[in-house]
Amino acid sequence: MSVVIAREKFQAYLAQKGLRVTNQRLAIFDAAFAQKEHFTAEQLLDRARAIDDSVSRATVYRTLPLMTESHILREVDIGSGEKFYMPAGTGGTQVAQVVCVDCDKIYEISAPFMEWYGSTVSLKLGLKPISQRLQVSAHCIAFRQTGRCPNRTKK
Amino acid sequence: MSVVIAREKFQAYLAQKGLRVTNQRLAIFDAAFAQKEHFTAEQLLDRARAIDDSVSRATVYRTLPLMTESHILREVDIGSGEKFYMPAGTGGTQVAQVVCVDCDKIYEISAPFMEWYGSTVSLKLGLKPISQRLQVSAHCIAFRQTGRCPNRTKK
DNA sequence: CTGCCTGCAAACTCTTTGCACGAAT
DNA sequence: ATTCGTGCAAAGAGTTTGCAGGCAG
Repeated sequence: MSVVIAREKFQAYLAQKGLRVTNQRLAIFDAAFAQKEHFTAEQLLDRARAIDDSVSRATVYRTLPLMTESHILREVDIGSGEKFYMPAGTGGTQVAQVVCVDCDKIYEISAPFMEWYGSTVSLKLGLKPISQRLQVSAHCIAFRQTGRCPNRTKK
Repeated sequence: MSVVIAREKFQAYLAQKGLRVTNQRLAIFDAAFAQKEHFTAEQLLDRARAIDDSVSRATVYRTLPLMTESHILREVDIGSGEKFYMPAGTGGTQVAQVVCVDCDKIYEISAPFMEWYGSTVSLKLGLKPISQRLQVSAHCIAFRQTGRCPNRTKK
């Protein structure tokens, strides 16, 4: 999904909800779509402030749900305390994450069967599926070679 | 895995680490293995205190990692702020969770293919797989019928 | 007497919220 | 005017940690 289309989608969502397109929201949007990797709320705040230094932490946290609800951003929870976000691709929710447990780097992989599996399993239980997440934890290449991740920042 | 075997495993783990088998740790162990459903740290504290009222929250939080590291307990993170735990079955990590987004009830389902998938994907990236989690979010039966979960405690 | 264990309370991290001011319609 | 949006600071939830005393080997 291109930035242009995402911006349209976002603005359409805001309009539909009777919400306003403010400078702060746009700054946060632009900051999010300038990222190439996964990012946290805090990182997003920094980037957004570089665009518009009036952006506050509260507004970032209030805007993130708007962006995920409008499906222009995907939330990735790897169970590490903080949540990660990234621009949603065109692939919907059919993405699995492979996480290096040493440096927390997140690789993403298309996994279309997940949707099929989610439906199958849900229906078997009599449930109505909404979404599914598949996450693999692993040691990265560098770890295998040197016993340590180059990116590693953890204790 | 029976309680008896789990207790052996736990004590062996403690011994191997040069840690002591204290009354508090045993109370927490017993409380954990008396549970039929998933439980939180806070719930475990309550149950453990019913067995030995000297158990503190700190000790519960210090003991939980010992029990997961010795593989007698499984940690389940459904991205809801708090973590859930349950006695580990014999199935290893080959279990998927189906979570009702309305009442947070967690269903578990055997999913042996996950392990295969985790390996395949990791190796393709040059990583060494450790574990994998598959989680499906869904609306439960009651929700479909009444628009509301019977267990629902959320706002 | 050395070192692991403990409870308590304070600290910490990430996120949410109440409030009063400000801006858009 | 009315409604929505904002920053700030405080609150909140869940978890971790420093400390001084206790208990075990």
